[in-house]
Amino acid sequence: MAKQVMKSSSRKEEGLRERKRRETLHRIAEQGLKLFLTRGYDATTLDAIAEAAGISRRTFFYYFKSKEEILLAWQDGGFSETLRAAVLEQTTKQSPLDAARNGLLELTARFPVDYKQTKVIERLMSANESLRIRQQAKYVEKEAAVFAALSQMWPQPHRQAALRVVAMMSVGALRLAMDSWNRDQGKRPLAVYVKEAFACLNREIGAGASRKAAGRSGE
Amino acid sequence: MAKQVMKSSSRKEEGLRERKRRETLHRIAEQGLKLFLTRGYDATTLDAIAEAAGISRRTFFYYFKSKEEILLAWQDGGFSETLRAAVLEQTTKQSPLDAARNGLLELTARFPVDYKQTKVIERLMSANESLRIRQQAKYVEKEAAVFAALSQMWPQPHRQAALRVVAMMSVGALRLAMDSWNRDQGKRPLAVYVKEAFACLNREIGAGASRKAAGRSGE
DNA sequence: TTGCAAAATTACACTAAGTGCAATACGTCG
DNA sequence: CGACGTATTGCACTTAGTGTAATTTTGCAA
Repeated sequence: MAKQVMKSSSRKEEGLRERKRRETLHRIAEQGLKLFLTRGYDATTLDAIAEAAGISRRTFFYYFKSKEEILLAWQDGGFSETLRAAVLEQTTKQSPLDAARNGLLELTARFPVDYKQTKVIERLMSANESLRIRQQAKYVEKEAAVFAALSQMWPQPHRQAALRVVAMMSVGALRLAMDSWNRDQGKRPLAVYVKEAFACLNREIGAGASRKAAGRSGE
Repeated sequence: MAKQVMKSSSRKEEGLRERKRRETLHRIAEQGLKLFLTRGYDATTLDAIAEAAGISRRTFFYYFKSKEEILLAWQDGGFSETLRAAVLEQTTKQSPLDAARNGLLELTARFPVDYKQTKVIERLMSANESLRIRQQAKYVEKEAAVFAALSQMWPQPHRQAALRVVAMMSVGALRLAMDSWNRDQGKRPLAVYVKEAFACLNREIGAGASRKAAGRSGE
């Protein structure tokens, strides 16, 4: 009863309203996932989810923009933001590619992703066309996040194109790493695959003794 | 009036049925695009498209799996297949990356993509969330096509991981090239941007004097 | 406590994509 | 012609998602 002095300007107190909101959000996500796992994604209607979560169908859309978002929220809890921060923490003494690589590596090493948790989502997503596609789109977001970080670290305009390439390669490596990780059923920690992918990347570029333009198609 | 002798057994004669089918398909795509351009994608209903194409709504789904497919058909007319073929035509004397690069380069150089044509589709696609996402997914297809070609050229199992990386980088380069091309309003031919992207790629890897693992996080 | 404003929740009605089904029209070929 | 398979259609139905307006809940201050 003594805290109402600072009212809305207090920064970290979240209040009852926000707590309820978070609870409801979580309940929807929880029940949604549960239903997806038992009945399958397509066979689960929003009506069913709403009922299981104890809300009306209309209210669902107050919390999620679409049915797909339930799974996306599970799969990718603001990873792009974290990624951006991880890259930004790197020193600019190294090359942009190394900065991206090490940021990615530290992130995956520090928060070892639980395979069993991931696998469940993975299975659901890969069984559905539009979900698979949405999943891919998330990598574009990640790429943008990495590029944003790199661009902040090396703001020179003439470097931007190169940084885009670096972001593309880094996130591409992450994607391939996750593919391998999934193919291996999560045998080894994700970070290992990331490291491998980057090593492979370095190897493949230097290789072939093709410094300038190889083949025909000269300019 | 004298050509109906050879009927169906002749390999390339397509007959009335097939011709009608192709015509209808084209008519739907044509009218669909026209309506999208005038009224906008979302505001154009399938009823409107069907009516404009002189078919029933139900018949539309006999030709296209979804509304989105109309635009996808315009944008990407079996490009993945062509890409795969172009890479396969390359010699295995060069490195996989160079093979992918040169295949891509020859393809974009030989069939110079008309910017004005592309731009129209581009604008429509980028104005719509789900279309943008579907567009991204097309790159995954392309990546698979390049990988398939490379994998056929270098079938050794221990190389597959590297080939995936190469496919990822190559198609990534293509994507960035198309982005630049769009950003530049198609000033220079697409092939130029592709070449630049690959050059950038080579440059960024060698750079930084970071041969092995830079930064901390080393093993 | 009361009252007010904003946020949350809901009901209702509506649009539009996409599917299943069964009937009908049409092209192909014997 | 006549039969077979493909194309076309109408109809009914499901479901995601939106607009709107009414209603309830919550935060806060007088």
